[in-house]
Amino acid sequence: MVKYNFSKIERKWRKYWEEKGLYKTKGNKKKPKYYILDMFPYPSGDGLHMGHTESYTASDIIYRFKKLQGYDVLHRQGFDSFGLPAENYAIKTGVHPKKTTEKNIKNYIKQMKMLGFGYDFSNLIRTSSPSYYKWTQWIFGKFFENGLVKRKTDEINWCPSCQTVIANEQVADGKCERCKTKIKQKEVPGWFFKITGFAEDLIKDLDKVDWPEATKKNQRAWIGKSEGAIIKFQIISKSKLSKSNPKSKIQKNENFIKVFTTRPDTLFGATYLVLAPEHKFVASLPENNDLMIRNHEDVKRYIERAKNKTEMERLESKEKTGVKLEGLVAINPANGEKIPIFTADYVLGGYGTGAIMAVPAHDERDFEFAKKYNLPVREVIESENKEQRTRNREQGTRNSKEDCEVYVGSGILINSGKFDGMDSEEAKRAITEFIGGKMTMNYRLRDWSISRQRYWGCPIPIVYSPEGEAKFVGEENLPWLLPEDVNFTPTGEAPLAKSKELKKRTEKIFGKGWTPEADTMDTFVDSSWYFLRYPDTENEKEFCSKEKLKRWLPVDLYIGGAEHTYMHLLYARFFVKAMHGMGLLEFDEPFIKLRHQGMVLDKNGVKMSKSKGNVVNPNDMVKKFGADATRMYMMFAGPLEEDVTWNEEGVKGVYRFLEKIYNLFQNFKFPTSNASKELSRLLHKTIKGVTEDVEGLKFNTAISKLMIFINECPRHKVLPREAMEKFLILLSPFAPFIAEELFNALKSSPSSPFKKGGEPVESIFNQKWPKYDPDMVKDEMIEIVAQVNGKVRDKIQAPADISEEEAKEKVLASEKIQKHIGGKEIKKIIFIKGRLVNIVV
RNA sequence: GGGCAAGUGGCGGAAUUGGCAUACGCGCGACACUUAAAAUGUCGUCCCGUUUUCGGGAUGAGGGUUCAAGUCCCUCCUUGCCCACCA
Repeated sequence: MVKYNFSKIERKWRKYWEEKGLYKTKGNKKKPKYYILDMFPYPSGDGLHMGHTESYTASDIIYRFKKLQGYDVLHRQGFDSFGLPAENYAIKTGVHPKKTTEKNIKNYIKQMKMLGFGYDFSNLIRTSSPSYYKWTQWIFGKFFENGLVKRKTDEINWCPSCQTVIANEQVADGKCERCKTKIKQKEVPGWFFKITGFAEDLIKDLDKVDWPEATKKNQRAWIGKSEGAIIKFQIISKSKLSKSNPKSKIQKNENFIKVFTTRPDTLFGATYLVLAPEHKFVASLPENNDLMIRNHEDVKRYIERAKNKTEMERLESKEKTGVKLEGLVAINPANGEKIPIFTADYVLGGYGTGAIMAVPAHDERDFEFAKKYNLPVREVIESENKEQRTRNREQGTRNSKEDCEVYVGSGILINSGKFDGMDSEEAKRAITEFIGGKMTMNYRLRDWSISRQRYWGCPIPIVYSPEGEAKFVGEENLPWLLPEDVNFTPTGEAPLAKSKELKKRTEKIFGKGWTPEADTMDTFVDSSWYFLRYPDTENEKEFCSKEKLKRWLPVDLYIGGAEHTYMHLLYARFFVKAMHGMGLLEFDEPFIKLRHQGMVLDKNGVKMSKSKGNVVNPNDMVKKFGADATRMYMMFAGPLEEDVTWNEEGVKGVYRFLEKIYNLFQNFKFPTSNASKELSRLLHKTIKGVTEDVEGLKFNTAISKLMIFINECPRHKVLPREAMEKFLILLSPFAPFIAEELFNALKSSPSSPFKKGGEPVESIFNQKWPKYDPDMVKDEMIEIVAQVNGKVRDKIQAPADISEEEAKEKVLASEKIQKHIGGKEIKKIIFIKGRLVNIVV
């Protein structure tokens, strides 16, 4: 037993690979291309975690596999290096984010090298470097010129702790996704990308890509397309109806509220209207001379409260609240009925028109509200189901306190005038047409708010004229540098506003009175296009040359966490579609194939987290077991897309496997003779199995096949050198260090590998992935399973190509089979070629 | 509340996609080597009864389709993840 000195071996090859520039993409156009992409990390102070280790190992395996198969492979890495943690650290310590970020990046690179990831480390991109963000700004400029960017003052999510605006997608449970602080609504001017204009394509084109179905489904749900109608309700003052009001003349037709509904077929059942507290109509009431609201103070108070609703209130009581707008009524356009109007926070300001027609008989939320405020419930849809119909018959408009069910399905119309008896699907169009409304598509997706009042981000390349007009700074002024003379302490005002240098720069270029935009961009902007930069990281004239875009994009395989389903993947797709529309790209989907890795759990199956103190550090594992064993265990522990339980006891298993290989190569001599038939068969089966498994990202079973091969080796007297070389190539994507070591040892010293100490001869990664011979993976003799009534009773050795007749004959000749037939009549005999014979009695 | 994924030995997990359930690995047991231990090697290891043989049962629970179900269909239970008043 020779000691497997992994640290010595790994150190040696790490150095050698770097010196030889093994991972530089050479760009051989004669070879087919393959672009494999990792989700680049944010360089945090904690360093690479096990989740990175897993997904980067997976992509590294694919990279090496494709390279060995003769592909020209692009496999780059970079850092999403703008962002809040570095800035927050700067606020605490005064250390500039640039410094901490660079320091963290160095650590990440060290760790990536340690794990043997085959990146070209000479040109890793950083989104925070001017040579990168110059192009982020350039793309912003293109969006600006093409009308895809708008400035809007809006009620927007404001995080009081981060002192910045955040996107809808970054709010979870009413809290800031980053710092868990309760989000407030605040009126802030800011820049938006018009992603909503792409909603339809973002849904439709999901059909073109090979992504996990769940991810596609979630994206569709997030975009949230629904077909419905916009219906106008006229609003009038109750007082104006009576003659007591002397001002009353003819009702003006200007006061309308538009509602969005997916169920215009239920219009006759709309017994009240509800406006979101944010709805502009409510705010405009005091100035409205036509409409006198009697309880304005109450309404104002309610709106204030809704705005500041605490987290606790939101979670614990789902009970609906609201206030009636006293003195006003709406006219139901279908039947002319006067119905009350409410404002209530169960209606969302940001969806549809921010107003709904309430149909309590056919909507659970409306029903709940109606019950609480004792509002009428009128059934207008009858289920086609008979039992339900008799139960519902003749109930008409009821008092909502009565116990009744809400029927949300489709059916036949009742209580709906001339539409009675019509099918509800048909009635949607008919009723909409009847009242002069129109059918529309509505999306849940909001425009993407990208302005952040933070320092450590990409400056928005906009300046304002003395008149306040926004202007793109122009290509010639890019990169529009992030100023250095800035105090990071958050005050609610954007830090860049305090930079004298930025103000001076702006006036110098554009003239006196011009002012710079002080907001920086959401970091999701930086990560929405980085994969377009990878093929051409050094290009100073273009974000990527046309030629290289054509050569490399779109990405063939993207591997990363499922947590990016909504934001990153959606935004990246939007960028590509927008750039495609401007003629900058020839393709319109960035990632052809996408796969997620699962989470890494501790040995008790609990998610690793700092607060639980159960985080496993890849550095420790590499120190203890080596990079090869660490990589291999991650892949062996289970399927890539499922969670991995990190159990050190389990790592021992792959460690022992590597040690076994190492020793096997010391103790045997490897003659150039031919392999025995049996060994050849095993080798070819292994080649086939491993190739297919790697292609399907089934690394766990690929490794088990490698193990089976090695387990069999001691049974063979002769292990020919060619077979063992092929084995090492199969092993190399998983355990690159040991494979390289043993391969070189084998090459350098034909009879006794280790006599000469295994000096580097040629890298295993410049070899060819072995091919299997289809004839060699088939066995000559096979075992036919013999069943009686589906139960295995015997196994019979037979030639692989045995005919149906022969197989049946052989099985019937078996004593065991005859015993189980027991003289009964044979009804049927099933024969599955090469597999089984089943006798049915 | 909705969506998605998953339930297979003591544990991580396999199963040619409907055809021998439990590959591979961990753990455990016995033996060998050793003064001893570790390491390593060999054999064994789903459960029950007979302990070579043989028979029965088992893939969360129950039902169905089929010659044949871990795999397909229906009902239910459990766990995890994501989204949650989207009209």
